[in-house]
Amino acid sequence: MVTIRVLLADDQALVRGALAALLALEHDLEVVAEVGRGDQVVEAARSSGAEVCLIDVEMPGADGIEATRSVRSALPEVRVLIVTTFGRPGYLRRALEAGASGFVVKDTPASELAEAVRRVHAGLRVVDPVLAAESLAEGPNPLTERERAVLRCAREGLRVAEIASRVHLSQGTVRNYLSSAIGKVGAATSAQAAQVAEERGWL
Amino acid sequence: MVTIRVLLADDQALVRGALAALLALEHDLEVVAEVGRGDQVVEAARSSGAEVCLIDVEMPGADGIEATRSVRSALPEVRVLIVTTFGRPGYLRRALEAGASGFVVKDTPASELAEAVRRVHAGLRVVDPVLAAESLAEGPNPLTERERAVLRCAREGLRVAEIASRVHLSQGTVRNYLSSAIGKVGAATSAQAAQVAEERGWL
DNA sequence: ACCGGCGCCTGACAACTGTCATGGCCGAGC
DNA sequence: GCTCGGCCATGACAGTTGTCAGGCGCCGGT
Repeated sequence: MVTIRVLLADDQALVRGALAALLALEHDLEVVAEVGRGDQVVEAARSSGAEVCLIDVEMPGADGIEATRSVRSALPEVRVLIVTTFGRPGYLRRALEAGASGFVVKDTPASELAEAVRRVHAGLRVVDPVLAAESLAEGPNPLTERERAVLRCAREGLRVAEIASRVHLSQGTVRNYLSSAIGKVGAATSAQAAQVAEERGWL
Repeated sequence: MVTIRVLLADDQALVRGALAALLALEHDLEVVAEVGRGDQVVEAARSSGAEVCLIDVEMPGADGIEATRSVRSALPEVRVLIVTTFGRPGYLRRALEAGASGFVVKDTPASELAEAVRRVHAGLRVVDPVLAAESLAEGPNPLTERERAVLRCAREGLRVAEIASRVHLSQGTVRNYLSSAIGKVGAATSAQAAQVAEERGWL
């Protein structure tokens, strides 16, 4: 019997180990590598000969989306299955654009994970149907690059003056971008706009 | 050989299942119950006869701290081991006050989890040493109940007027509490104060 | 060459926020 | 009883935000 070679990327060692234990219960899966940083995925995938990479979105080094892009460009025959805590529609969209074959949220039943890995390995797509619907309903990210930049700053609680100096724009311009972002996400303040944008995966 | 009966509480099914698989590798541990909500812990612990409860802090229904308190008061002989994603010093403090016997963050190595369960079962305390040091260095939560209430609202991006109506205070009073909270955490805006307080586990 | 759109900026205004000083009310401790 | 400390409130002030109406320069298309 041919086993599927799996790489695990998650920054939480406990979760990583636990997922490894879970997958090890399946006779046709073999965890051949584990990493805790996004920027170690490609190298580990290459040296271990992984066929499927299970990647968490939230990771230090490079986030799961970037890691996916790197894997797909360096090792096109390797499939990527994103596993994430947050079912943010924007993440799904970006993950698929980056070349992921599947997207699973962490509150799907454990029993389905192995099956998802098999499907992805077989060249199929695996996407959480609820999330797919939300993603469609919500439409694409309406924010421009600049709006996202100022919102990322606003999320940290920075004030306009600080944002302006960080992104090298005038205060007035920053306020204009914030204002238009507030309008687009339907918020009342920039802090709230940053929150909404974040939870939609638009940041 | 006597096995230790373990209950698992985590809202993410995948993580829960994975932890179960991990613990099942140990001959002396047996996962006798799994729940996904904080308010189901006591009942499940009682009916399954669990001896150690492994509880995540972030959960719907009742958070891990509340769940711990409930377990300790309903079933005093049951030990609680908190497992959490976020190593927030304030969480540690509150968990111990609520009666937890141990506190482990999710990026500890998987191999240590089983050992932590055994220690807790034996009546020992298990505490992440790094976190314990941080907790001591930071001191106790300096915020009053009211300050925490307004900060919890501010964290959602609400404006003073909205916070005032939600907590049934005048706008001026809300601003006073926000101002004093801003001073205590060393922030510049209420949004930032809310963030800092949250990441310290003070909210 | 002209036009429209876009990115960046300005200036002005009303609204909101953060700070401070102050005062009334109440329960705890001497 | 008196004072002290919390809690809640008010009013006033300077500073910051959110909004709007523009202006300038730079492309890409016609």
